[in-house]
Formats: sequence, structure tokens, C-alpha cells
Amino acid sequence: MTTADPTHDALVSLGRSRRLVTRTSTADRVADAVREEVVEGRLRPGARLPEHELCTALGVSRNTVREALSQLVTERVLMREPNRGVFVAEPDRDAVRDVYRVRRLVEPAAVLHGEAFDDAAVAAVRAAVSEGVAAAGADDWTAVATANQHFHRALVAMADSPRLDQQMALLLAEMRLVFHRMPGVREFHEPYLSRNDAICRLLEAADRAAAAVEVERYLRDAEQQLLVAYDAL
Amino acid sequence: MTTADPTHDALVSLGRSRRLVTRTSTADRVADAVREEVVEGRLRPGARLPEHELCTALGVSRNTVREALSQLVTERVLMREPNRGVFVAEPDRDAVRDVYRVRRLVEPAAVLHGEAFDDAAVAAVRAAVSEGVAAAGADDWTAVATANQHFHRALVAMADSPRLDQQMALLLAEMRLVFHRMPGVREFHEPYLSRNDAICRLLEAADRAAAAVEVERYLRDAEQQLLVAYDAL
DNA sequence: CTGTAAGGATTGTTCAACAATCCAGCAATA
DNA sequence: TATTGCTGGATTGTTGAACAATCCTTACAG
Repeated sequence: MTTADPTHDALVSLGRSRRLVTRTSTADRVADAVREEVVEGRLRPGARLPEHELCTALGVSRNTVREALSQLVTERVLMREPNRGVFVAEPDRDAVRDVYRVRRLVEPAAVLHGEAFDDAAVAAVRAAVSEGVAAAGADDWTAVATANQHFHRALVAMADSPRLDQQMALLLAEMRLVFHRMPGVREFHEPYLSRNDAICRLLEAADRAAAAVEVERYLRDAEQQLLVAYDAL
Repeated sequence: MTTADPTHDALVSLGRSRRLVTRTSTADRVADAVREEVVEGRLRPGARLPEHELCTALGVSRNTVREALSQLVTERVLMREPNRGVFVAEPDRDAVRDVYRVRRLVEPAAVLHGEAFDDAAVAAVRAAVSEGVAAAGADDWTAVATANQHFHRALVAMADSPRLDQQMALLLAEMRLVFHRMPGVREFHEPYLSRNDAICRLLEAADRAAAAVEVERYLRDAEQQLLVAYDAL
């Protein structure tokens, strides 16, 4: 497979990462900008995004805007209603149930069977836990939510799968929209700080089975709490 | 959540499915057409897709073509090289490993813990098995490959999750590209016909645990076989 | 109150153009 | 010969403008 020529190998390696050097397209940057506004909550669920406004605001052409919007629609960050426009997605009850159904399948499985369970992976989980504790201490509950996402991303990262990582990123972005739809973000995330820590300790003790069970219970409770909040909404 | 008024509920439900009635956009239809050409193997991995050719061939504008191509790029059916064009994706060794990593996490979990394990779900699996047997009897090995996809889709359907279904559809489309990259499709799929049947029988006996184990073994063997074929390529 | 008919606004799609980039081929040089 | 540098042609990236199709609002008539 590999040749005996180190120079040749180095060039091949360079070739593989070529895509990373090329600057991103304009449409990608527009998509990134809009996505950030959405996940940060500055664009509320249900808000309308007229193409022309985005053109003038971002200084790009309408076609480019449309390309970016289409991308975000496939990511479920936005929703398109034909001939009416695109809106920030409003995940409903079914969306919450579905997202948690996926998470309950994937996250415990990654914890239990992930092939990249090592010190570095556990350290990443610990880092996310500490990040959450620090954010809570600073009363920054947006940062707590972000840290929570990092926690779950670290769990899935144990599967060592780029495709799974990407999918989890989409699901977590959708979860942020769920949180933005309802008040009381603080009350929601706080009780999970200690549970994150408990799961992390199980992982540090290399008790993956117990950790997986705890993750599943965690997700079941969180879903239940969200569904109740949706009913009261 | 639900009101006491059944008429109101019905109207709300209708509203939700409104998108399904509206005809799809031109870009979507273009994407469907190109995707079909790719998964059916008429467009081989590595083939270049010049925008202008697609315009004249399909009779649509270049912008519309670009929108469709972008969509297929995010689906990993095509690959874009900036300023060079889009090509039919050529899944490499790493892609195969990653796809199977995801499948080994998801499929057994769906079989084991899926919340939609009932007679209808098992019947769908049985239908896919029969479809494969019939296709093999007719010596139609493309149809065998398709039936195999239906089999695995039926397994994942036990999770009863639209998002998971969609993801599995993408992974299976990517797998078709893998198969198109190498010869001997017949030899690859044939031994799995009987294994599909064995898994299905376990499910019909409601032995989900054994079925899940068998699915995992199945996927491990298939991946190994593909990786060996890649090395010999 | 229901139904209908403009009118305006937004999206869906096309077309034409230009800049930026890449590629193949050829010339120049060591 | 082999490598470098240049040039012309082709393709992509992006823009702007235009038109048809669709939707929403408002007004009006019955």
C-alpha cells in the first residue's frame, strides 16, 4: 500500500487535505452566518427570512442566498414553505420524540460499543463537564447549554465516526431550536449538571455498561420533561 | 396538546401534511433524476458532471442545476472540487469503514430496542427477503442489491424514526456507490440471502436479541469482505 | 357572513454576463 | 530530456435583472 519513498508519501498526504486549504464558497459562509444567528437564538423559531433582506444585509446575490437557504433547509435548521418563504424551524412534539428516539439509540450504543474508548475520549467528556460547571458558576446559562452539547458530542465521539458526529451535530442544533421555543432554560439544564458528572465518573471507572444505562435514563427523563413542557405551552 | 374538537384536530393534521401535496420544486426533480442515474450505476463513480451538459440534457437553468448538485453533494452522492466541478463520489476505504461503523451501531440497536417491533414490521422484513429470493431466481443481481437495501431499511424501520430512516437511506445510497466501484456484485450479495432469511426467522420467533447479534455479525463480515476487495483493487 | 375580484409582494426559475480558477499544450531554458 | 513558465480556452463562482407563478391582503358585491 505505502511506498518506500517518504517524499512521495508526504505529497500524497498533502493531496488528501487539499480540500481543507481551499477557502469556502460564499454560499457556505452565508449558511454559517445564518445558522449561527439561529442557534444563538437571535433568530427565533418561526421567524421569516425574506430572501431580499438577506441579500442587502449580507451583500450577496439572491441566488447565493437561495443556495445557502436550501442547505439549511436540508439541515432542518430552516423550513421552506413553497411559494411562501423560509422560516426558522419550529420543532414540534413529534420532532422532539423523534430526535430523542435517535439519541436513545445512538448515544448509549456509542458509549457501550464505541471503538474509540480511551483516555483521550474520557478526558473530552470530563472537559465538557467542567465547562458546564464553570458556566453554571458564572450564571451563563447559554454557555451551560453549549457545554451540554459538547458533553453529548463527546459521548458520540467514542464511536469515532465522522458521519455519526455530523448527524449528532444536526440533532443537537435542532435541540437548540427546541430550547429556544420554550422558557426556563435554566431550570431545564441545571439538574443535568450532576448527572453529567455521574456519567463521566462511571466512564473514568471504565464502567461502560453502567454509563450507557445512565445515559439512556438521562435521555428518557429529558425527553419526558420536554414533552411535559410542550403540553403546558 | 390535543383539543376536544376532532374537526380542529383533523384540520391541524391536514396542515401538517400540506407540504406533501405541493409538487416538488424543479431542483428537487433534477436532483432525483441525477441521483437515480448514480445509484443505478449509469453514472460511474468518478464521472464528471459538467453543469452545462446537465442544463441542455434536462432543459433547466444552470442555477437550478447548481441547486440540485449542491443537494446531492450534502448527501455524499456527489463530491465537489472547488472550481473544478462535481463528480460522482468514490467512497474510499475510510468511507466504507465509517459507514459500517454507523450501521453496526444503528442496525442492531434498532432490532434490539426499536419501539415499533410488531407483526407489520416483521412482515416488511419478510417481504424484503422474499423480494431478494425472487430477484436471485430471476438472475437479476441489481434487483438483489435493491432487495438487500430494503431488508436493511426494514430493520431500521423498527426504530420508527423518520430521521433515522432518512439517514439510513443516505448510507445505503453510499453503499451502492461502493458496490459500483468493484466487480463481482453477484458473489458479494449471494451468501447474504440465506443470512437475511435466518435473521428474519429469528425476528418471526420474536428473538430480538439473537437477531441483533446476527445482524452485527452480518455487518462485520460484509465490511471485512469489502475491505479485502478494496485491497485487491 | 360568504364569495369573488383586483393589487401588491415574494418566491421560483431563467437568462446573460463577468471574474476567478483550472487545465492542456507549447515554448523556453538549463 | 526534463522542468519551468506562459498563454488560450473551458468551466466554475457569483452577480444582476427579468418574468411567471403563487400567495396574502384588501376591498367589494351579493
